[in-house]
Amino acid sequence: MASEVRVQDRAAPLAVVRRGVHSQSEEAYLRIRDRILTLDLPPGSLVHEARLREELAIGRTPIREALQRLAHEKLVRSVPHRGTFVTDVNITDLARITEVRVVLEGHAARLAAERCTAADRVAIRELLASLSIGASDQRELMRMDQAIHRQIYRSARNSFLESTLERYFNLSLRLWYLVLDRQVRLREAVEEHVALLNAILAGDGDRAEQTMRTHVTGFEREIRAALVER
Amino acid sequence: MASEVRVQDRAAPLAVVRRGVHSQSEEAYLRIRDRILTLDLPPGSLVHEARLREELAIGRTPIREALQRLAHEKLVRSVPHRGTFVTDVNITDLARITEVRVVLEGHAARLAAERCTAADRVAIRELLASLSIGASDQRELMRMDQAIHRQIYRSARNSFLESTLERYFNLSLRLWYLVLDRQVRLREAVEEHVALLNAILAGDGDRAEQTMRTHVTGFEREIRAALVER
DNA sequence: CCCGGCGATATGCCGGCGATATACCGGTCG
DNA sequence: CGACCGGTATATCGCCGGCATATCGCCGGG
Repeated sequence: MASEVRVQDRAAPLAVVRRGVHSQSEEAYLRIRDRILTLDLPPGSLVHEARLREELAIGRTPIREALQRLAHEKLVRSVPHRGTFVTDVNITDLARITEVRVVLEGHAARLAAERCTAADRVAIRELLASLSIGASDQRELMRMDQAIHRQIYRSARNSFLESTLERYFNLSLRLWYLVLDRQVRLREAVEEHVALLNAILAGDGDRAEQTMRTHVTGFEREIRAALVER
Repeated sequence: MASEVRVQDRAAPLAVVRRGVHSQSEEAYLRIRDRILTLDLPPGSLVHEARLREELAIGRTPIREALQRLAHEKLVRSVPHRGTFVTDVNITDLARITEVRVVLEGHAARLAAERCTAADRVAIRELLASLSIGASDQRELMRMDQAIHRQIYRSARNSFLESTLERYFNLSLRLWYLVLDRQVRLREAVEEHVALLNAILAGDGDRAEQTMRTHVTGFEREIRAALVER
């Protein structure tokens, strides 16, 4: 153990050493994506590349790459020589996204139930513990929901499925932010989460899948109701 | 009509002006993707950016963008300052990909059965007609299979599902190319196609989904068998 | 035999150039 | 007088090639 070099010393040219290394493209992608999801960049708005460039204090290339990535994820739409716009939202897209999510999340829940390891079980029990405390506000609830779904994606042990679901989840997340002010009923959602996680812990794939499908479908119903009343 | 400038003169620096306009990025993406799928760039091999640059006679940016896109689709893996490699294939990935495809393609088939329009029906009948002729060689069969699946994606009337399935189909396509020399049994596949399309034409969602699931599962079994015997 | 420095290579990022599509605006015709 | 039309101005994009940097492989020295 002669070459004891602490990684923190040699890396970190600047300040941020969050978890792992972030290329500027990745950083730009995450930050712009967050702005879109949280509606800081509202649907339909023009994404001003030059403005982002000075706000994020980086060059054009990383931003270009981030926008392209977002375009492939259907979060922005790039019109040649017109500009890049945040994708608009509508009931139809909500339905289309949910259509896929119901099937995919359901299958992920089933796989998670069938495959989850001891480590997964520990993480899931922790999630259940946090759930029993209850969420103070809606944003806290969103974080919980996000953590639960991500855990299930991981437990499904399928990296393809995981990354696909991650993208669809983000699309849904934006819709949730859209109706954040409306107090959508979410007590049920919490209970569904508990039932869902318990089904996974019990290794009951059928029940996990069914519960997840109900959960996602119910989510759509709530969002849709809040959307149409706007 | 004073400014009569023929478009062919100013555009078309090279030769290919296929259908529609291709940006160089798109062109690079399609060509590199094709090379990967057809194993012209074999799994695990290093993707030499400079070589591609001179072979495609374009700059670095389009190639970079194409490679990033391929990386997000898990067709290449980019290791910082090491190089970009074509993603390796293994039985596990085949299983993981199929796992998602079974569910997604099945659902797409169901949706297609429920939603297909008159225009779709015409296209599907044409596909059935081509099928009755029969495929001469295996590559012809691949093209048929591809056309059928794409038609179903379109008929499902869900652009999100369509683009997701497109990506998974390409991942599977490469696996097919991998075992192309092995004469996998495919008579069944053709019959399945016929049954599948007929179920869709009949508007029988349940049967369409079930047939598609069988089809995709059977596909995996054949590929797997050919893969392990290598 | 092991270690440390050096060259080679590929990447991430940058800023600029030419091209292009839109918007605006003044002139002209109905 | 109003509407249309052609030309110009502008903003944005696609693409380019270069620079700085990080990593690996090699080779000579200890």
